[in-house]
Amino acid sequence: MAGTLRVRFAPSPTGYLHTGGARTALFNYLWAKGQGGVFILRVEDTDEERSTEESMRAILDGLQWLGIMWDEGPDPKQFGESIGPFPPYYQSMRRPLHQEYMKKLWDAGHVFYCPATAEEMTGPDGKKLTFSPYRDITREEQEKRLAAGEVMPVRFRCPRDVEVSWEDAVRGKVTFSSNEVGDFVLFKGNGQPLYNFVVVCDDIDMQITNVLRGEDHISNTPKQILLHEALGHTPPEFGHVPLIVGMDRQRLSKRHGATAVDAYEEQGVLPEAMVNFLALIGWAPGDDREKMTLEEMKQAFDPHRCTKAAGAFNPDKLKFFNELYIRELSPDALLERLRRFIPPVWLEHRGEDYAKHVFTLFQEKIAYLNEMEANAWYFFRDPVEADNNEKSVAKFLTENESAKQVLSEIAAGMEALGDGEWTEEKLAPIVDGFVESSGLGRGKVMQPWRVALTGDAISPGFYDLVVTLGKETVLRRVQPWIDRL
RNA sequence: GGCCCUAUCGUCUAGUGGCCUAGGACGCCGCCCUCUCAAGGCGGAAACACGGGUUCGAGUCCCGUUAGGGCUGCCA
Repeated sequence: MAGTLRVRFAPSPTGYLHTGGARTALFNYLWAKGQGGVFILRVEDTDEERSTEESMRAILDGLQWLGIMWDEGPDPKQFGESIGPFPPYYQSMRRPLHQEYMKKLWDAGHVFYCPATAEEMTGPDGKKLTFSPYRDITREEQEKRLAAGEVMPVRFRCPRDVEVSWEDAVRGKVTFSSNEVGDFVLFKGNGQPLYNFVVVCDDIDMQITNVLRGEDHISNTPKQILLHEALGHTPPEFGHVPLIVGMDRQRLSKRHGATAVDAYEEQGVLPEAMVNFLALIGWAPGDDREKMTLEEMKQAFDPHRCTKAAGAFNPDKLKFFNELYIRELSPDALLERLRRFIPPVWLEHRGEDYAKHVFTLFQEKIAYLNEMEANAWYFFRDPVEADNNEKSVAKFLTENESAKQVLSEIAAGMEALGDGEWTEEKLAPIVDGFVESSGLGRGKVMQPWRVALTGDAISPGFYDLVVTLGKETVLRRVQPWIDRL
């Protein structure tokens, strides 16, 4: 393979970064980086009405969050600025180049101003004509109409009866008849260039060697190949990855839950989990590995190993990967990832080390970072009546014969513990002693305590709970129950 | 409708003519562990869409059927 691999991700900023786009970007990134190539980001904002700066921001942020950083493209720090040898990387700012290529096509006779009305482009069967009735209009006629101020789109004069085919990197040979392509529009009547034209200009100018994109672009490919050839250029190699669908095999939509990656970020999905999960829809390394770092994926990625059938977005599997990645975070890393998901006062309550320790207690219990707050709150404030789970309180405290004794006898034992003795080693004999003397099971003993301390019957291990909370807090929370029962 | 693409457990996938009695993962079910909830360990159910070929031999190649999807814009 001669030369450097140059690939691009070319989103149009008309919405957020959705999962399909993120995966396409990821595949391009993995491929380029694994081959020592260049990953380019180009903003396809040719449609001025639909493109927004806000959307572009969201896409840039999304890619950066995922760790998919581009070598050439928009400057993430300065909107409108570009980084790389072929600026600008905003399509709307590349009009001079597009005009230049337009002139080449015009001079070579590959395009024509088409005066056809909508009616004239419609056949007797009511369907759109593929070839314009004006495709053989003379140059003089076009210039005359232009001079008269007539508004006309520019069309590509598509050759008839030509077979257009390419060796698709993921699908193998794909063939179209040029008769299916037709005289497509390059410039709108108002002079605005259209996607299929600018993409070719820019790919040539940016020296793109390989195009890996969604399957929805397959039918654009013959148009682009024809254009490359008309411009005297060898087309890049193309590859089309299948779409991501919902579990019901329908196109991904709001019904399937979040489609935008920022929604997953807000839910507390780790970017490394998201990337790992996304990479496995439509691609597999070939061995049984599933959990992989970005680095491992770069080494293994090859578009020829991509699947040809659409893959379903399985939320359960994303959840699984997120649990996996959360579990392997160090206490410090866990705290950092959690910062935006917890009340800031938690870190001041007893300091960051305390909070850090508390979080590790829940590390194997949560699937998403945003679940921490609802789980760990009682380590940062005493439960009040409204926090209590009525059923748990009834079962283990108010309607439990032995509750008062369980709480008071053990509390008495705890009370006797001196400074530095608030450890599992010192506490366990007290609990064990009571379990033995009372003949009650450990569950019968620990559950009332758990409810008294947290308001519910679910918490980390008994000793983790008691030791972490500390003597003062534990006794403060239990005393009201001893008095009340 | 036309054109193009696709088809292995519920889902993501391995599989490129004999290594397949079809492997892994998620999910699901059962058991173990156990102070709750989880986690963890062990085990289990679960697929080559259908019909024709080609071949000594087909999940793997060819054709058809069926079923999905994409495109069919002076959107990208």
